[in-house]
Amino acid sequence: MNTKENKPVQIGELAKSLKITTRTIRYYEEIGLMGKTERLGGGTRSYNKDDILRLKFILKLKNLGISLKEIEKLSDIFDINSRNFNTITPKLIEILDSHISRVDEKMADFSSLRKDIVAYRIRITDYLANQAKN
Amino acid sequence: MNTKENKPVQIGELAKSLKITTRTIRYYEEIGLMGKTERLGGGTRSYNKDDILRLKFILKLKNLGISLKEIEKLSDIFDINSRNFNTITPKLIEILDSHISRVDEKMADFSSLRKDIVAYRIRITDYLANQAKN
DNA sequence: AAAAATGTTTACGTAAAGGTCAAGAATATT
DNA sequence: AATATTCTTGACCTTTACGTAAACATTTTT
Repeated sequence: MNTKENKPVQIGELAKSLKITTRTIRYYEEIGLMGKTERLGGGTRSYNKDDILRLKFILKLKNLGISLKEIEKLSDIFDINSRNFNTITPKLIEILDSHISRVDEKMADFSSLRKDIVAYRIRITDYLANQAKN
Repeated sequence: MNTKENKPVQIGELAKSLKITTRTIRYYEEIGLMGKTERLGGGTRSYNKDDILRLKFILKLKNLGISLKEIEKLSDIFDINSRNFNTITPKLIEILDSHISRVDEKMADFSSLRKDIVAYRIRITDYLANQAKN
């Protein structure tokens, strides 16, 4: 049973399912982030499974505050499937490694912020407790 | 010995020490993020320890991708030191709690991204290893 | 005292990431 | 066939977070 939904979709449906606007998707294509996708008879854009995966990946990164310009670099990862696999890969691993450590840094930053906030919260509640004792 | 550097500084020095521009500092004041600071004789801005702490906190949040508008809400935390401590505090704890969970969410997101990237990296190196065996 | 550095405000410029028409073509629905 | 949706490409508008320049005041250095 091939229940896997591998059917290509059009821009409107895709946008709705990802809760973004069609403008956003066209914009990503405009700046080269999405690459040219297939077009149907009248010129309508058609998105296949891979295109959708790519878009989802972009949104995931964007959600983490990574700029579209930076995503563009990272996003080349998805062009592996195209030719030049052997020549492209070393650079790719480099990019991946650098991004792994960047993510680690960000996580450390967040962790530190969390501590700050929690500590601050404790200070306040302590203060209030002492106030209560009068 | 009062070696604690509690001496107020001017905008240029402050900017340099935090590696931002004076424009940024003035802008934060412009949008109400920094609050009015003291002015010296000729109108020159003067920043004391508290001002600097506040600015550092702002930069910390900004570095994590939180928008200035959002920071503005959170930043009210620093107005505790002013009066109305008792009335302001419940709201404050609410804000803190909500931000703690937001930070937790972000950290989870990053953690998931990290997994994705690492997994991807492994897939590539494995592929290359198999290629090598020919 | 003159020059250089630092400060002030006001105001326009800019890049990023889309939003929002407009006008027309293609497809789907009734 | 007529209407309604959904698509297309432009083109201009908007917000955020400052950059940059102008014109002037103040402070510091020489």
